[in-house]
Amino acid sequence: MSFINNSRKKIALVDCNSFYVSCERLFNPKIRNVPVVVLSNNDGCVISRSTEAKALGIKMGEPYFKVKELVKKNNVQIFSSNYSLYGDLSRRVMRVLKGFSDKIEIYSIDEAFIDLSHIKDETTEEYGKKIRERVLRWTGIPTSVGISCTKTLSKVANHVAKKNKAGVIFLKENIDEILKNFEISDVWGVGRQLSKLYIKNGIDNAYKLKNISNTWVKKSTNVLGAKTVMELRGIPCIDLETEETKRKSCCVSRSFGKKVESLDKLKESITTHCLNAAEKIRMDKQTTRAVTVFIRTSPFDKNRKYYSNSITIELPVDTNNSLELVKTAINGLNKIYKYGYFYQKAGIILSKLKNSSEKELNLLTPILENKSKTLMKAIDFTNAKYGRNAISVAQAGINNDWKMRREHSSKIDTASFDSLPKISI
DNA sequence: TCTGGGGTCCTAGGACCC
DNA sequence: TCTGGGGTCCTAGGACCC
Repeated sequence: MSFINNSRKKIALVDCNSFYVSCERLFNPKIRNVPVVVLSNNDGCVISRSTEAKALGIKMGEPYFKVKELVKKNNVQIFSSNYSLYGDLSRRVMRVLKGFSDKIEIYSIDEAFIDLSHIKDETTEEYGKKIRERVLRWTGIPTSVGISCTKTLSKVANHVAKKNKAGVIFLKENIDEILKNFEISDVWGVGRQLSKLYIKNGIDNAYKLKNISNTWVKKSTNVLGAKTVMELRGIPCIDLETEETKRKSCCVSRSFGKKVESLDKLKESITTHCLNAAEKIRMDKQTTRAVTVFIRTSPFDKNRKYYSNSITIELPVDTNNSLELVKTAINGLNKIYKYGYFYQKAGIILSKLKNSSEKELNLLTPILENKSKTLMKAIDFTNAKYGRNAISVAQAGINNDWKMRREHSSKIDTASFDSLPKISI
């Protein structure tokens, strides 16, 4: 057993400001100082807002149709999401951050935790500023940096840094004062349900949560609830995960651009999603052992009856063969499809993923595998070269009128020279 | 008319076994 | 017809995150 001096531990959370909006702004200087909003797939909800858009009262996650008027009146710039652009810029930001420490956890597309325990207290804030400056200079993306002794507290610090002009907070002293003004629902790990529970018991800010009894929190919540409380006290319970791990499941799902009634159309979408999921796990050199198919009608439509169902089918052997997976998925779909409903969303989950090197021996494996491997490789290669779905299966359909809406796409492709900003002199 | 998508982890409860 | 106790493993569903 080792004794660690917790007070010396130092974790920074670097978080990109309004990340998707910042990405769009990078290629379009005209939208730098005006309200901008990025919409989710299908142009459904607001998922990224510039400060100007936030000031107008546009909320995170709000359905687009509800703010359409506000958007028009204030000339808010609207963008459909462009994930390949955001993913590419994310990788650039992370590459810069890796230059500051090997001990880094890429937590999401726009955030990373970095271990800064080796930096002296006196220079920590300066170091945070250096991180911000370099990321901005090298990638053009603005960030905020929160530093403290646990992940949960560095999240708190980051939250405060977002509102502070310098964009950096090292939270070491006066922690309690900040926690007293920190809303319970903003604490990392406290979602809707826990908020409700805490508020019902008079715990409405982070300071009160920090000071509740261990027995109460363990009894009323679970181990994660207890960990959050410990972390607010400055005792690290959630480790930095510096190893890149492969995913354990892979989900591809979409809402339809317009509601779908027919089994044939559902088959097309499930086939398309399944092909994409299969390609993803092949890219990661993984195989799957179980396929889940799910379909559902809109939970918001009060005039029609709601139907949601899913089925999981175990495969006899681990595979990443597209054709086999599609066949299995369609079998599943046939079992859960019900006539007479207006479907809003369909999807597929591949689970029990394994490294494709972890082979299970089976009599037929060698013969089948060689054939399928060659075919899958050919498909992946062709699609990479000539665009996604250049080769597909017939069942995926060609005129997919159920496909999602993307009416406001910036169509920026960082792999294409056409997207480079032009300078006129 | 129009409400995203993709993950992880935890727990309760059932199945099964001795 | 009566009918124990304890352990493990698995899964579905829920809660959380961005």
